[in-house]
Amino acid sequence: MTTIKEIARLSGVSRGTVDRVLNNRDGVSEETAERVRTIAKQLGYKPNKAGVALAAQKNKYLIGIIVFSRKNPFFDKVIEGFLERAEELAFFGCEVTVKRVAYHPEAQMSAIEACLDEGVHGIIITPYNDTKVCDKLNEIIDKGIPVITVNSDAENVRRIAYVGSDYYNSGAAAGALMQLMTHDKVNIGVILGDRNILCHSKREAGFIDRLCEDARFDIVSVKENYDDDLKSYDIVSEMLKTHPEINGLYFTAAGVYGGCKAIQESGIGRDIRVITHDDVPTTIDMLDKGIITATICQDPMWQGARSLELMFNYLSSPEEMQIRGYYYAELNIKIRETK
Amino acid sequence: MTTIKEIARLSGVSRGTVDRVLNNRDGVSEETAERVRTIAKQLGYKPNKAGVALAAQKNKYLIGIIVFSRKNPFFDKVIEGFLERAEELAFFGCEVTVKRVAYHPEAQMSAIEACLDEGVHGIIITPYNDTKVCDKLNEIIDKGIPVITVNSDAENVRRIAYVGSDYYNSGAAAGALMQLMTHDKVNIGVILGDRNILCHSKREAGFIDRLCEDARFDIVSVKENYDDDLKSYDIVSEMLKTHPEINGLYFTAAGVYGGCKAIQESGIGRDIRVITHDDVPTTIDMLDKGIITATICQDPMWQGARSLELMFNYLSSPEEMQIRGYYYAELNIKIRETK
DNA sequence: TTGTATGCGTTATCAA
DNA sequence: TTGATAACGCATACAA
Repeated sequence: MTTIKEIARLSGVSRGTVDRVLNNRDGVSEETAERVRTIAKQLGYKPNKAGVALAAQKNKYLIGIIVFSRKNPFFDKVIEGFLERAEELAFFGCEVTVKRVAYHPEAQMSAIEACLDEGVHGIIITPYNDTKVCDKLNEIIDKGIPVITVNSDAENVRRIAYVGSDYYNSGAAAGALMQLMTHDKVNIGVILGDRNILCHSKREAGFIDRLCEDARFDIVSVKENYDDDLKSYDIVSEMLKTHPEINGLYFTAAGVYGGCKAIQESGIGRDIRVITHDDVPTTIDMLDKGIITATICQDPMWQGARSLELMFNYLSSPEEMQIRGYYYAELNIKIRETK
Repeated sequence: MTTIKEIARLSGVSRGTVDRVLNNRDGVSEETAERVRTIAKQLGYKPNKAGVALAAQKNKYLIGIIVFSRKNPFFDKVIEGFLERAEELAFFGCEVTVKRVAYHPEAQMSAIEACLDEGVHGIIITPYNDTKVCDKLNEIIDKGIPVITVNSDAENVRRIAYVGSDYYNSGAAAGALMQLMTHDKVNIGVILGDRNILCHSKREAGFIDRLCEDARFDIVSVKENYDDDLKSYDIVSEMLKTHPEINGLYFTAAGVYGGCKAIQESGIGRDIRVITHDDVPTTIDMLDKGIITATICQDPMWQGARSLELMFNYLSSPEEMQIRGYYYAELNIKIRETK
């Protein structure tokens, strides 16, 4: 392993000078700089990470993370991903502060304020789609605090990147799965989360666009459950009663457990294919019980880990980072036997 | 962050003594040791990784990795996993030497020898199931060199762990998927890799056990392709000709591309569900073309990363490691829309 | 423009 | 049984 010391010795200058050259600081004559660069390249110099880490220990970057509350267990896994990567990055001077807040613009606003008070250098957020929140985000971005959206994006916010799933595609995948797992005539009921949530309506579009092309399918009912299990229970009960012909159900978002309870009760004796998203514990339970046929997952741990990594890299060396606007999670289909 | 220095100051001893206590070296009076331990626990001391790394830089552990040759692209991803984790562990003194060898006992034997010559401290291997290889492995294990099997296990080898997929389960999952994606009467053809490979026959068993319970299914033909694309092409062509009733195919292992070529030619006009394993580029291609219905993946990158991590932890602190015998990969179903 | 000195946290060596 | 000190590779403040 070549070290700075070694390069200094071979090029006949001091370690300080080598450091200046290698880190593009000024105050070095072009002549010596050139010599040092040549030698460094010859030896294939790579900075030693442990050395860098040790020298940079004084917590350079604090990153604020804002996701939804503990009531939504999906984010448990996202946070696991954050924390796993945070531990790794800790010795490069990365610290995180995690806020889980209610699904409300106000709650998000004050979480953002709290982050600013703590002096964060960047914010990773699952934004509520509300103009006030979006304006606030653009405001802090203008102040020089970069923002990354995770799991759900926000339109017109100048975030440096979005990390999460491609919702239209995941809806289309659900549609394709429904095609593969059914035959003959299929009457579909769709249970949305909330039409005002960008990502939910994209899934709906992907699913419906896919099945529209196929004469086997009829979408006979579409309802919103507002991600609420109780509401979901009522809606699905009602739906199954009003439409005895329904033999396929698609849940675009949360409220899966309540809906499945309804299927257990009102769907007795009917053979209904049920496709959902994500694998929170209650969904796994319903997969086990045979109520859910398949669920499409979006690697929540990866979303947390990747977004933190991106933010940290962006903060520590923005110039040598080419960042894309979108980082899409892999989709992962699970059935009872692969859960 | 509490440091050794801090603990030393508070307990009124030197850093050296604290180090001795915390690392269970002897030469410290029980009295002071106890005091230091108490204070360390109070402060919640955690060794600083960057510090440990820097001090331990002199490549303590060399780990040999032996997997199958470049002809089998599945292992490309496994190796990616190895290298990714290797880079992380590099600054804790982990070095790896990777050998990709032919699917032969002799090739494996000499790869093992080569590793020993290089002075490896542990070996991670996808073993060929052959008594000579197994004996050799037990021999080096007796010499004190731990072995971990990855992707495929070996019976009667005293390896510390197996990291890979649960083949019986993945076969059963393939069976379940076949059930979900078909209706009415289904006549199945099964294309095995090689019956002598433990994992292949386990998949076969899982698949068949699953479908035996279901009167809808008949297994009408089972053939071996010895993981060879040309042989696979011939077998599938023949199979489709002899059994015009076949409408479901299951490939337990490699040779998928050759088999799919045969389906493209001999299966014209027939609606055949095809289920395979893994997502090597040629398989993705056939998924795209609509020949393969679904493929069940086994997270090859994870297999590489996890096995290396296990081995390194075992080497660096065997006493404080409780190791399980089996580490199973998550299964991940892919269809064209989620590839 | 360049060189020197110091510190980051841990481990290891030598001295007491 | 303990303490003092050097070393690991890098960054940086300060001196020349």
